[in-house]
Amino acid sequence: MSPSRTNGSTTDELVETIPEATVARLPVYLRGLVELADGGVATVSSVELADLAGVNAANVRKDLSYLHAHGTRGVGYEVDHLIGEISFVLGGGEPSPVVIVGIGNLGRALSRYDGFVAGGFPVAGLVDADPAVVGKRIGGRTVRPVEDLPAVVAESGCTVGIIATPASAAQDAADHLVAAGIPSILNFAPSVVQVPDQVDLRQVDLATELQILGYHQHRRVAGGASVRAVG
Amino acid sequence: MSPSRTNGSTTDELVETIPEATVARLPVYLRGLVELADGGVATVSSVELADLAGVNAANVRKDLSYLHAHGTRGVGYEVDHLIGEISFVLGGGEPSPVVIVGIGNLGRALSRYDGFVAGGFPVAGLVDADPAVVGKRIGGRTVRPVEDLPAVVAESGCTVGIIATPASAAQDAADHLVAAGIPSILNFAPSVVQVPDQVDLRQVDLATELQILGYHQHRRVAGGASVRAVG
DNA sequence: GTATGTGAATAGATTCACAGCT
DNA sequence: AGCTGTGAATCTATTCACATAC
Repeated sequence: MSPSRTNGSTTDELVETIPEATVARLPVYLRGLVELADGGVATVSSVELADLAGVNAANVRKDLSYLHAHGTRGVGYEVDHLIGEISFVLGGGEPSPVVIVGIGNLGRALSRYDGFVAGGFPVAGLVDADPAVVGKRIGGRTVRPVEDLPAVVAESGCTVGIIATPASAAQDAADHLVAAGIPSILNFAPSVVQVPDQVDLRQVDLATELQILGYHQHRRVAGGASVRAVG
Repeated sequence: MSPSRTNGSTTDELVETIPEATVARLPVYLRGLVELADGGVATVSSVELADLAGVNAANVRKDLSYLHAHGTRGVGYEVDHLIGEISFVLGGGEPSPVVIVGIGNLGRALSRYDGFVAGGFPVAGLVDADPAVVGKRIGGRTVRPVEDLPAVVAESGCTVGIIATPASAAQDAADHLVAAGIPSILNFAPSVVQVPDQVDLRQVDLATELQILGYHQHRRVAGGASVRAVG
């Protein structure tokens, strides 16, 4: 599900490795834990955390064991400590500023999305290839030309790029981000883009998500009969 | 990865079943195939399609075998035929109108997002719980109060609900959608919501995606040493 | 008694490798 | 010769079940 992975060199396995499926759940645990902490809760059991995250309790325990985040038998896990461990694993506590490429409807919405700032991903740059968009101000930031990407990255220290262009411009956007030295890219455009192995790329595809829902819905309504009628 | 699955009754297995991982790739194949068809290409090999989709060729062949979409040995698959098969599996060709709950930045952007219409998911309703937002017109549609959901669903025939509220309102939004009889929900709010078993729920979590990127980035930069320094 | 930590069992997905068809 | 279709092997993930610790 994560399209490109860093290709493991021979010495790689010395670094403690966490399964991809576990990494994908850690942010969900973190959210639940922060809520608990805000509510003044000091310890949490794997069953409670599993409930909050919507997963199996054994799964939670195994996931946390990869972090070496030990709990206390008969008691549970210390909420604050867990928050620290997970935050550290997910980026070392440092905020990672992001630059958004493509300031259309979606790009504008993303640039104002509070969840990014709260999660430690402040929007630090906006760029677009369209001269009609360049120069506009969105939420206190000026849209700059995509050619300025290296400068924007240098000034703001962005380490994450978000592609919010139409599909036809996505590969171009990715090329620009890679050329500017961005190591992590989140692609919202509905298109497969190619990046070098050392760049980490994730895809968020809204239409695809709806189509997956469509499959289940079709199955439920149509059942087996009409499916067979086609083959 | 798909949070809630319809609980399989005893007779369920008579219906031909397609692995979840395959279903998630079908929309990507479909996109590639439509591009090929637009370019006048009549047949495609598993290797070519795999390239377009960014996956392994054997994977493509196995995926297509679940659809009973047979190719011709020595030649490949017929593009038009494949498009028909995949479209049918992903919702039977019928468009599924969607209703968006929560018309903030994200909801507005989604309501204007072209990819939905193109993919067969026209936006047919907008609702919000905030009286200050209700009544506004967005792209030719009027935002209606969330209490009107049953009426909106009845009038427009919506079968998919999109939650674009803040996290704190997400469970409420889900409850409203379920009460209105919506069977498929896509949740953009950063929060785990509970729905009955028969409702299909998928989560799209922007901040989570960034945090996953953060994990890989941190690993790459920090390496093993500083990880160990904490334990 | 209660909840963790983890080996073993199970389930699911990917990839290989090659027989079989055109 | 070229490409599909698929069993077998492999890898990854989830869940169970229980010994272990508080």
